Amino acid sequence: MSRILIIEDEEAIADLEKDYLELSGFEVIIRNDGDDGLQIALSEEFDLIVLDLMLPGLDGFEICKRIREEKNIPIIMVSAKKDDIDKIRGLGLGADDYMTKPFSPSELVARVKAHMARYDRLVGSNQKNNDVIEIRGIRIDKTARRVIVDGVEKAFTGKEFDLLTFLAEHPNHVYTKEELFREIWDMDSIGDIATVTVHIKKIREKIEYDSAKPQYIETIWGVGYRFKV
Amino acid sequence: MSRILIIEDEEAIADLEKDYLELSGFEVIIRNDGDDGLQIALSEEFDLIVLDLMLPGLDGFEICKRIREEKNIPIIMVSAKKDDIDKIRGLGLGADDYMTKPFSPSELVARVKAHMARYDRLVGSNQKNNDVIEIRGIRIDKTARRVIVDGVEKAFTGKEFDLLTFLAEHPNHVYTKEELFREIWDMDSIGDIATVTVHIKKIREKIEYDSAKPQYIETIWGVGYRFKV
DNA sequence: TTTCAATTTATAAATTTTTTATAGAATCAT
DNA sequence: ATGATTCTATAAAAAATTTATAAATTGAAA
Repeated sequence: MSRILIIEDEEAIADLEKDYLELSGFEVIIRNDGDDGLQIALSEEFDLIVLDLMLPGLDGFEICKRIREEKNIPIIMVSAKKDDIDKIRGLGLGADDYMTKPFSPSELVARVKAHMARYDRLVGSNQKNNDVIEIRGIRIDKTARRVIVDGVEKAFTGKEFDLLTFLAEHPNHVYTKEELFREIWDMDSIGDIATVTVHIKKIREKIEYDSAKPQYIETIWGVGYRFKV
Repeated sequence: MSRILIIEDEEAIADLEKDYLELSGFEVIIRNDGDDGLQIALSEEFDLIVLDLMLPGLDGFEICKRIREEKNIPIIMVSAKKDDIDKIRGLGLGADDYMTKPFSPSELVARVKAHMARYDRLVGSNQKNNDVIEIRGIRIDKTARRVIVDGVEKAFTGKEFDLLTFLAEHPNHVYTKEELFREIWDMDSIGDIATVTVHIKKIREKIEYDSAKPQYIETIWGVGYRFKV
């Protein structure tokens, strides 16, 4: 479940926001002044922060700046004054969105959802879910060691799976056969680089529609291979 | 330099936006209808898209959806009707921002900058080993071994890529053909210097607008070549 | 200044070399 | 004994190099 931090001194507003967000399935924590807000924002993990500009203690400007120095999570800044919004926008503090009070709670919910979806889209896909890699029509389940191509499971042998997984985990990066060999095979194993070529061929037979025109694993002539994304 | 695509049928507005964005150092491409806009958005590389909702051809909804299926770049949606903005926000098409016409061009510039900064913050940071050389319209991605000229990827062979990269990494420095040969080819390989000339020609065919009047790789008569910056 | 030869670079095409794809045999491990 | 892995030989593809010729530039002589 996603956790949201609301830093807002007007308790009635904070509670209203909390109610709506909880109805949408979020876990909500409220802090009523700037110092407490910053402290918990830095010490605990949240997925999004709703930050009022006018606060007792540290103000919203400062809190936003300090959070940004350490974290990339989405911040929605809220203010009663339209002028302040324009001002902070210009400051480039790194807030992700700005709302002018009063606003409807459902608009807040919509924006929260949109920001979390974007964050997942940009960061979550690359950084988090380490057990399942999904690129275009291919799904690689690392813990189950299964590969599903356009909905059909294909049988992969050990080395084939390791090689495909390594390439897919580093999309677009070109690796030489030597690098791939060192990466997948035992460091000290003295073997022929040609085995990499053969494994690439085997993988292509399973994932490519036309092995002669590979859509996934591209040959970089004179260099090596890369997983195209 | 960052490239921005504006998909907008009112030419006066598009031109105004373009002027302001160019003053801020962006490269701007305009398309006046939905079909052209989607086509170029998918086939070339941009850093951000400003997308009008009401368009001849495909409408903004559809374009946004289709771009999102393939790319994560920031999209700012623009509409004359406040109601439409609320509507698309609810649809969750994956746009990154929404602006209601009329808006000031400087507000657009501010938002563009903010979105690009965030995109870099989120994506640029986790895509490590991001060594990219960027000079005027040319982007060279060393790990992916890809070259993008004015937003269009060009296929480079091994030696061509190495030679271009070396020159671009040492802009303005004049190298003789002998020096380039020693640098790119194996030290001891005894070969004809003429192959350098031929490779320069091949590279120029791919990056120069007019190969007879090269803008990037300049011939220094009687001496060698240099990458002009 | 003009002209012409010498030199250098550009270009296109032919040739050679290098690299990869592929199939099948041999080997290895379970 | 079976299937995975590695090795080998050959075919195919791609790139690098060479060669021949054209075009451009320079410098010297008329």
